[in-house]
Amino acid sequence: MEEKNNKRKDILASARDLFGEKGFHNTKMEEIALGAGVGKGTLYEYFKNKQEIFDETCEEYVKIFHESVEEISSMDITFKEKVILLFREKEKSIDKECEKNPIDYIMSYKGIISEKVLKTMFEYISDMYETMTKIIEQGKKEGTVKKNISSDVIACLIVGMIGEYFNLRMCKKDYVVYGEEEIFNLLFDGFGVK
Amino acid sequence: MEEKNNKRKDILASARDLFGEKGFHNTKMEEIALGAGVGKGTLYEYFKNKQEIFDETCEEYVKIFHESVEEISSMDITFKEKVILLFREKEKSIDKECEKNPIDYIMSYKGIISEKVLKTMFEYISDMYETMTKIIEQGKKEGTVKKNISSDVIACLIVGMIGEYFNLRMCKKDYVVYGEEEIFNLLFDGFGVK
Amino acid sequence: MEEKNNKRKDILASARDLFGEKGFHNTKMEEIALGAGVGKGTLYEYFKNKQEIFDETCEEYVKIFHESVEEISSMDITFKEKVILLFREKEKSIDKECEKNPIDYIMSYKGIISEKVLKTMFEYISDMYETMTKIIEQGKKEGTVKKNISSDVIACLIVGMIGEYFNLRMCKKDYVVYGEEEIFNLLFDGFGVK
Amino acid sequence: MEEKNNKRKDILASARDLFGEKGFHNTKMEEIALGAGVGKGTLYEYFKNKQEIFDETCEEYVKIFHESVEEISSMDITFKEKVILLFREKEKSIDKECEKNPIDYIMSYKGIISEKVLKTMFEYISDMYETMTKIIEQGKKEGTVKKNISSDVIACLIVGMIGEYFNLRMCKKDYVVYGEEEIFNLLFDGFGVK
DNA sequence: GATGAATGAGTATTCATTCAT
DNA sequence: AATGAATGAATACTCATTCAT
Repeated sequence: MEEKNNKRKDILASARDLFGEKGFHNTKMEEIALGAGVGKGTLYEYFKNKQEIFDETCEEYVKIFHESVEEISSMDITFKEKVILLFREKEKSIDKECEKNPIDYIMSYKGIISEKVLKTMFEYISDMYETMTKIIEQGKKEGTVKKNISSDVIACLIVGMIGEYFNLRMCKKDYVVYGEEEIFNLLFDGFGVK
Repeated sequence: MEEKNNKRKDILASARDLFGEKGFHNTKMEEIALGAGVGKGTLYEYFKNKQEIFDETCEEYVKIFHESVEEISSMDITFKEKVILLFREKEKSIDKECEKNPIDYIMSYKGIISEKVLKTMFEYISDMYETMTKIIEQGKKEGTVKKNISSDVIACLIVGMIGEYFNLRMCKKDYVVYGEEEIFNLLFDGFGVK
Repeated sequence: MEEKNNKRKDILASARDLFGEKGFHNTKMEEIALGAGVGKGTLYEYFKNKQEIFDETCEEYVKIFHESVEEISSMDITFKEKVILLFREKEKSIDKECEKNPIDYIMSYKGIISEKVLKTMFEYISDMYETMTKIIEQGKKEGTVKKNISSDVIACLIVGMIGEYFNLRMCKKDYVVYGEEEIFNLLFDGFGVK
Repeated sequence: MEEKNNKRKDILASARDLFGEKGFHNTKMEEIALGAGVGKGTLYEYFKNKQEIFDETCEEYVKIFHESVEEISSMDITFKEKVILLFREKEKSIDKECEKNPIDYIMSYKGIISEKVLKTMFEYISDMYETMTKIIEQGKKEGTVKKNISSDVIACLIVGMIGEYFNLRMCKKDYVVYGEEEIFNLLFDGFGVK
């Protein structure tokens, strides 16, 4: 059973890497098997078919996202420090493979992700936003975040800004890298002149 | 010539719809032909192969994005009004089909988009950011935008916020819709307490 | 009508070249049209389909062979001189395109040449052998050819030797070229020691 | 391994039959599979593509030719007996399927046989002529073949005569069949009157 | 008569899945 | 449980033929 779980995990890890790198249709079952160090037939011992493997990597993808936010949320640090950590977490994920943010991940697999799994994924994302909301509520309690703005919208601002910042960096080669402090200040004070 | 261009356009329109809806690999040439109201062989009169059709829809995708920003940029209205228009433009595009933002569109087709086309697309995105920058410079001139923050980063903030706002709305069914005014204020003033 | 016949001939000439060079299936109707300097549709004004064009080039192919033998046969020269001319004629045909001898031409298109045309071609070849026989009869009359050997078999000897001689030359790069005189002597005297 | 080689051989046998009967382009992969008693996909387990199957049947074709000559050459019989055997061997091959002589086989597939395989085939033919030469040298040693004629040219005479004899027989229905003895005498003594 | 844009039947090839070992 | 040889459904693409101009 121990063994079995290991093989299962190896298969999922191999699949996650390959789907991330080449997409669903360009990833062959044989490659997944090869990457997992098992035979092609073995994949079907642990999963019903290719779709099932894919579905599981999808769920896992958003789950990991959610967990990393959850983890940050539960830390015993200030609101501002948490925002900075979210920023760093995103940076790390890019160095790995998960360049897409969850929603776009879903979008890019429209027609591939099964309805059932999609629902699960949306739930995870909702949960993640819930957690983001908690972080922002902490800021409000600490007195650093305005109380009269919905935490949801603030979450949007933070998540969107962070995501787009890294998007831009990917696109413009000569992009000047800004420090976390400056970005946080922008989020905090806005760009408007009083 | 007129005629010919029409068929070409019909094919591209059909392809754009189908690729958008089902992705590259799940879209069959026969379906594209059917959707365009032409025979299968006709596709190959106008395009070398499936990839070439796809490439062209990709270029067009970012081109349209770029043009809509360009158009807003050139209008004779205030900075704030332009930001609001960007917001509305995004909303319209979602009602159509272009749910993905350009970068994520690219990401989701990693391994499918040809190198050459990818370059073109990145250029369009860079151009779009350039245009965004111009809009922000206008704000600085008008005295409504802080001069000591890089226009690039402000562009990130605006684009990211707008994108993520609609992402969230897609994900959370019970999401309370906020007005443009409130969102603009958030961007303008930040969420921080002075 | 004059015009029409010219176009017909242009098409056949183009087809003959291309079929000879690339075979039936690798020759496209468009190429034939291009080579003949006419539009694709025009081919169908003069021929029912590709097969009909091919059939006609086939008939023509053996017809030309037959005619060249016929021509040599009717010349006012000795038997030996006629054999030498046959040899030279074959050499010329190789420099052109018709590297295959008629029977092998037929063999190589088994399943492509229509039954009806095949019959015609076999008739031409029979006629050609008939003519060869006449040439040999002349030799017998002249007293240079043995009378007690069937002219048919002698025809085989001459045609086969000439054909194979050029086959070998095509295959062996370092092949020493022998003169017509020596080859004729071999045919005439055999290789046996009395 | 045994098994595997059997399937490979089955496929090649099926392909050889079909290519011989219908040519390259008229033979469908499905038919080859059917003839070999395997599934369509299995063809691709043993061969890269249709061309590779074809190439191998081509090589085999000339190889068999070469081997039969080689076998006759190595027998412990007189020169004359060997020539008679060559004649009979050709007759057998016609009853089978190999109606074309090797060079014409090659010619008939111009543009289909790959360059690499063509080279191999020419080598086999060269080898075959080499072997023919050895047979003729034996005749010279035995004192039955004239020493002052190149063995190459004599080989041409023998091969050409034999080939053409059967060509003629195929073409002329009413052809009188001559005995081996008469044909050998013709080769041996020529048709000329001293 | 002449044309070539439009067509779709026909085919090589791929790859997820099965199943005998 | 594990395997990979065997399979055939599915699909991009070609090219002979048609027909409106």
